[in-house]
Amino acid sequence: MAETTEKPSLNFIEQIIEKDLASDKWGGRVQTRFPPEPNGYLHIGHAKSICLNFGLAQKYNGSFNLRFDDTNPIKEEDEYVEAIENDIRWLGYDLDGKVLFASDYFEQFYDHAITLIKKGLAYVCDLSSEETREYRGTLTAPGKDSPYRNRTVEENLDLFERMRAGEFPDGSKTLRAKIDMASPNLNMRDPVMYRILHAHHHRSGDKWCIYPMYDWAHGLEDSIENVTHSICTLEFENHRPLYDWFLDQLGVFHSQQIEFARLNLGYTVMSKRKLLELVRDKHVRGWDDPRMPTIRGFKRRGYTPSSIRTFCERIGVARMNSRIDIAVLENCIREDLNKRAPRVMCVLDPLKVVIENYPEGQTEEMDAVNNPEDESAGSRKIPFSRELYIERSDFMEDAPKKFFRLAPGREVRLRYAYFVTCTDVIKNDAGEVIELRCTYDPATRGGDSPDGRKVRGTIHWVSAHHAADIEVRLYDRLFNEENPDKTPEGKSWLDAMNPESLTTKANCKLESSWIEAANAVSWPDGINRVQFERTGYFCVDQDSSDDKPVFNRTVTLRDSWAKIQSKS
RNA sequence: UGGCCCGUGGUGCAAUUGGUAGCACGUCUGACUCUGGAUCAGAAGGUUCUAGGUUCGAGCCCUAGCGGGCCAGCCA
Repeated sequence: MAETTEKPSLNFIEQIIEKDLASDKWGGRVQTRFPPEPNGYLHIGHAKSICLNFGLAQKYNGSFNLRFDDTNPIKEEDEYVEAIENDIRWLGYDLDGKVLFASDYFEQFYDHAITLIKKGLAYVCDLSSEETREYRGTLTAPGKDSPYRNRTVEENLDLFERMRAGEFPDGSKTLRAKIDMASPNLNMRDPVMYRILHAHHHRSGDKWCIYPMYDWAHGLEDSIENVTHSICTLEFENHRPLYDWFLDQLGVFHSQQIEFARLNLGYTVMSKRKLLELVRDKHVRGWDDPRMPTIRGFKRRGYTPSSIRTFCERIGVARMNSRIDIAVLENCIREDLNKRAPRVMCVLDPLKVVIENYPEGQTEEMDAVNNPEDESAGSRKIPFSRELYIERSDFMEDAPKKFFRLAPGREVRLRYAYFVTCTDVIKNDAGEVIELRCTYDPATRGGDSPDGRKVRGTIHWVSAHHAADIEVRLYDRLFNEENPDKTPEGKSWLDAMNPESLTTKANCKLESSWIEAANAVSWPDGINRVQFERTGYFCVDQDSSDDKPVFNRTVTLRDSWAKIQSKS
């Protein structure tokens, strides 16, 4: 195995770029861009695109533009442009204050349209939208020419000017490219370039009442910005001939469009329309609901920017439609948080334990390591006393052999504290366990037995009188179907929603040391993340207040006991 | 009885562009462990969609078939 020359396997886009660099196609330049429409929040699929485009520019010493593709005033709002910028910055990409808008190019688009009209390659059409559809033909049948197709250049020029001037009502006229109504590619059947829309634009205001269509505008945006590699998703593949046609006819700088497969993640949806519907109809609490696959959702859930970047690199770039297993993302966040998150003990489902042979009213300070993966994180003191809480699931009355935790007569270690043995089980009238009686071995202080006695289990705990009451929100997949987009006959994708995607635990008990040190732990994005030992990674939610801290579970720890259980 | 694109272990991607397949995640073993975490070591798992063809040699090229995706907004 010769591993001296590790060849850096390139994805297909990198291969194209390196070939272009070798042939000096673009004079050594690499210019990419990310062109969101400001009509919604960014999701993890957009993160893939941002990482790709930004990463390529970085890798090849090129540059990257954030450009808002704001050509439809009806759907676009400033709220979204701010949100998108924030999300991109949070992801860790510095924009250098350079933010571009397609709407700034409207005048140039207009001039180019005039050029096309003069070349006899565009005409004003009076067909209604329904008529336009009828004339377009179908996938298998060719379309037919619009009766307005052969207007003279002079007439077209005049009409187009008057369209801009606002002489005609919405929908009454369009400017269309004159290409080929019989093309097997429907995009080439005289596509609409401009529609009349007397609408207020979030940036250009009321200056325009005609707005360019995507196909007409997009290539020009790329051309104006001298974009070399215009990377978009697969559904634009059929549009490439048109993209090329416009730029060719105009003879302007011709960027190369390259398509890749968009990201699909298991057990969630990624379309803007569906995400919007989830928010609008209150199936989730908002765009930043921790169950949402939006950037803000992941942020609020406790994901780190670097974990998302790692994820985007790990999933690769290709042209095959695929669906990524959510486990890959979870692995990325665990990997990051394992190294960075301070540990703390928190009991999610408290069961009271009384240490019968421990002096009443006594409290001891136990030493606890803050992060075994990071020595510099230091250690802390945690209070131990006679009355404690442990996790209800850490006790079993009839425990199987493989259960290494507490059970009648069994001894376990309370992490960083003592060995305890369960001596009695107290139940209520309904037969439910409400309290445990235990004895402790004073010789095991700190968690080791001088006689060399071993225990299989170590469980977490908190001192009852010292613990803070907190609320914890546990999240699960938003959908029960791996692919909610594929709904069975007569069902809606909403039927696939998981009714248990959010579980709120109102009476959790958190180690008091964390409350005291809370603000000492600072993460660059201001989100406070911790590991609750043995249960998972959590972060402080924005709903938190001093008297009622609220935590979100980012992701569980890998749990081999759960695996053993699910097998039986 | 349309056009374009895609088919490699369970999943996602590689394979020096024609020299008989590698990585990651997942799965399973074992070691270690004061988190049933982390870490470490190892294993299983692929007739590269099918059938032909070209070639000394095909995951890579050609043909046909099968399967999947996208397209009939005055959305992007």
